[in-house]
Amino acid sequence: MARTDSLHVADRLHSAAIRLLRAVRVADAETGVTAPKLSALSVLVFAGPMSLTALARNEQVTAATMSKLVADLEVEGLASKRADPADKRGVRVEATAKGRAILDAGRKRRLALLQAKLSQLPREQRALLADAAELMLELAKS
Amino acid sequence: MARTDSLHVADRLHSAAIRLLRAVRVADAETGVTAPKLSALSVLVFAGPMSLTALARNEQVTAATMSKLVADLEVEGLASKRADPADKRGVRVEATAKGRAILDAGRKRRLALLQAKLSQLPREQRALLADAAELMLELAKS
DNA sequence: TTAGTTAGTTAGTCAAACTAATTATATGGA
DNA sequence: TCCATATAATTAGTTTGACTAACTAACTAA
Repeated sequence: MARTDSLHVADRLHSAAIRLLRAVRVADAETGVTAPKLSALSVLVFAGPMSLTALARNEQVTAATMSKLVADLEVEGLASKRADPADKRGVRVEATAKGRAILDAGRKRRLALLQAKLSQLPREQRALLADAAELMLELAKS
Repeated sequence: MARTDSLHVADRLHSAAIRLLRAVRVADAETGVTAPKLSALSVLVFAGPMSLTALARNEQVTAATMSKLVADLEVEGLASKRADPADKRGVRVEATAKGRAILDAGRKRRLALLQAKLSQLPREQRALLADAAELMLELAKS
C-alpha cells in the first residue's frame, strides 16, 4: 500500500482525526462548553449571525441537532435568537458578548494541549499541518 | 495571526478534524459498524490480539468504555475474548475472521467519500496529507 | 498475610447525533 | 384566490459513545 494511495491516506487521516479529538476532549470538562457548541459559536462569531438552518448546514448536522445546541447556548447566555423580520418562520442566531468572550478563553483552553505540542514542532512541520488543515476543511465540504 | 502561529494551527486542525469526521459519518448507517468500533477493530487486526486495557489505552478511552465496545463487537461476532493464561484477571481480545472481513469492507465504504475526494487531488497534496496524518497521530499520543 | 494495586465489569448519567412528527409560515400553480 | 407543497424550527424519542463510581477477582510486595 503506497503512502499516497487514496485509501491509505483516507484511513490514516480518519484515525488521526479520531485520536486528535479524543486527545483534546479532556479539556472539555474545564471549559464548561463542549466541542460542538464551541464550534457552532465560532461560526457565529466569525461568519456573523445566521439562520438556524444555515448554521446547521455549516456545521454539517441536522436542523434538529442544531436547534438543541443553540437552545443550550442560549440557556448559557452565549448566543441569542430573534425573529427574522423577513420570514416569520425563521430565526436569526447570533453570539452574545459573553459568547465572544467565552469563545476565546474556551478555544485557548481546549487547544492548549494541542498548541503545547505544536509549539515544539519545527516551523516547517507546523506549516505542513496548517496546509493540511485547509485541505481537510475543503475535503469536508459536501 | 500568522499562518504558523501555534494557536491558529491548533484551531484550524481542530475544526478540520471535527468537520472531516462529520462528513464521513454519513457512511456509518450503511456499514452497520460505527466509527469507534471499526477503529478498535482496526487496532486488533493490525497490531494483533491484546488486553482490554492495552486496547483502551491505544484508543485513548477508559477501560469501561472499551469494555462496552468490545462487548458489542463480540455480540456482532467481530471480536472474541479469551482468558489470559498468565493472568486470570486479564482477557485477550482478538478480531475474528468475520471481523477482519468486515473491517476491510467497512473501512472502504466509510472512507469512500473521503477517498473519492482524495483521488482527485494531485499526488503532492495527497503526500502532504499523508505526512500530516502521521504528525497528527504523533501529536495525539498523550 | 494482609494491604494495596491492577484488570475488567456493571450501573447510572450525560451529550450529541439521528429520524419522525408537529406547527407555523411561504409560495407556486390551477 | 385557494390549495397543495415546501421550508423553518421545534419537540419527542432513540441510539451511541463517553464518563465516573462502585464492585469483584486476582496479583504483588512489605
